[in-house]
Amino acid sequence: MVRPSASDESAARKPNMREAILCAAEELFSINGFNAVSVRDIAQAAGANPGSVTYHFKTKDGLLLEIYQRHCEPMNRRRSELLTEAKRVRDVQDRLEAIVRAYVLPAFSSGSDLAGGGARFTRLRAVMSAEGNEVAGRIIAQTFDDTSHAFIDMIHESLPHIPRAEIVWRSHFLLGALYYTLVTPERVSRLSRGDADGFDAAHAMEQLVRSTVASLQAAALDQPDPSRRRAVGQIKT
Amino acid sequence: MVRPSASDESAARKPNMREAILCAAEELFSINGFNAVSVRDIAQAAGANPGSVTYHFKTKDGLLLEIYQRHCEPMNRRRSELLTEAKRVRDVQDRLEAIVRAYVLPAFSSGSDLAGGGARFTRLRAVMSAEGNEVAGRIIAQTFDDTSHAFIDMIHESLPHIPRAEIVWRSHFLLGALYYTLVTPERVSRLSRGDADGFDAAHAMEQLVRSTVASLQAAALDQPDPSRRRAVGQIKT
DNA sequence: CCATGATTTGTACAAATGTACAAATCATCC
DNA sequence: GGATGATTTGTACATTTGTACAAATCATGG
Repeated sequence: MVRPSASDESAARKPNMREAILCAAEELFSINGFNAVSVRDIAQAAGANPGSVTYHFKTKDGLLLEIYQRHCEPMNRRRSELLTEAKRVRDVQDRLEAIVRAYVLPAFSSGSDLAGGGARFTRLRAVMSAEGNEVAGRIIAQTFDDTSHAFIDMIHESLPHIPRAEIVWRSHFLLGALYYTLVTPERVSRLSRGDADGFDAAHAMEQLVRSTVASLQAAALDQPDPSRRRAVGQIKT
Repeated sequence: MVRPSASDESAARKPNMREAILCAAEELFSINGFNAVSVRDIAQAAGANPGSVTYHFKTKDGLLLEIYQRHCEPMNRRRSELLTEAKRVRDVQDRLEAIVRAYVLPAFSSGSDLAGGGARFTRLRAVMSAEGNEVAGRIIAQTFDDTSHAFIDMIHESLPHIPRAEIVWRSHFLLGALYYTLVTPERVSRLSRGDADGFDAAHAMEQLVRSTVASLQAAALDQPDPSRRRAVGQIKT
């Protein structure tokens, strides 16, 4: 029984054009980049008039800003929750895996109810990062760095013998791998000749977690590699 | 729009204008992306007239095409050479490292005499990939897939117990990490609070090689993880 | 039913874009 | 020195761009 009089529940029912524009812009930006998409493209995809975009978001940059502000907070909160859970895991290896999962999972599927999940927004971040978008760069640095530091510090606690700087490198590689997987999934399908599905986000995440946990545990660069012990011969550097 | 900084005067007395245009375009595209750079930006950076760009390369796409054709062949040849050398390495771990190095090294510093090295071109590829550039995508698929397959197959020979599809995933992550490192090196410096220099390409490469070799040796997803027996990194032949 | 504020529409405009092309300049060989 | 072909220059043009703004439409409370 729908009661039209109640003004409280109006949020879900309205065909909100503002939302449609945000959604269309997110989709188009994440595929084609910021510069290749015009305001008219967005308006058309959202079934709106170009003027509406100006009305709701003032400028094209403002639209991008709104997209970021919409996603950043929920995504980081979800990461913090998972990170706190991961902290309680006893076994070192299990804990490492939980930490990495806490970082990666919200990037693939957002914990919020925003349609399309976090994967699209993460792909958007990847593209903006590659394009050197200033608006995005500013937000990212001031919004994600805290989470990144928490993530790095927590790994460092689990792997105290590895210099923090090297953990930074490896977690940087993780983010790059994550971005690239979302940007060009078809390459995985192609190179595996169909044996792997690059578009299978869940499987991609499992592969990424497994791969990253292993790389994190590698010996530090300035330390001798323990696994080399069996090869008593020469060691090239 | 493009940042007015950079080195505009570098090509003041260039005898070969075609080369100067190529070089300027490569630089600008790799920083700002394809769509954000106008033909006039390129011409100004090269100290040329906008009409010259049309004369030498017909269209903007033609210019990008020429950049790719200029770099792809030398880079892949260098990779093949290094891969052939890597094949002769006896020790499995050393061979893996040599293979990864053969893949990564030409991407950081091109073996050819082209000024600026391969890093700039690799960053260009990263940005074009993120933007979903069609011209670039077509060339990449038909030029680099052979090398990628050779790379993957060679790793698979050294790690026969890991399904080829999983090696595809991991080498895909490698490329993503490589791209991202070249795209946003300042993030490494920032997150490491100065302990690491993201712009130090040589060191980045060492970190990437170490990290990747470890991730490649991780147990496959459908297999039980041997490292859970607490013995770190000990792998029997 | 009308008043009022929020939204949507249509249109306009200056700036920037890729490309075309004729004229001007240059290099090189007879 | 003059001819010839390659290159550079300057300019023009049709589109597309982001944004502005007045008019039209809508929603809603009195």
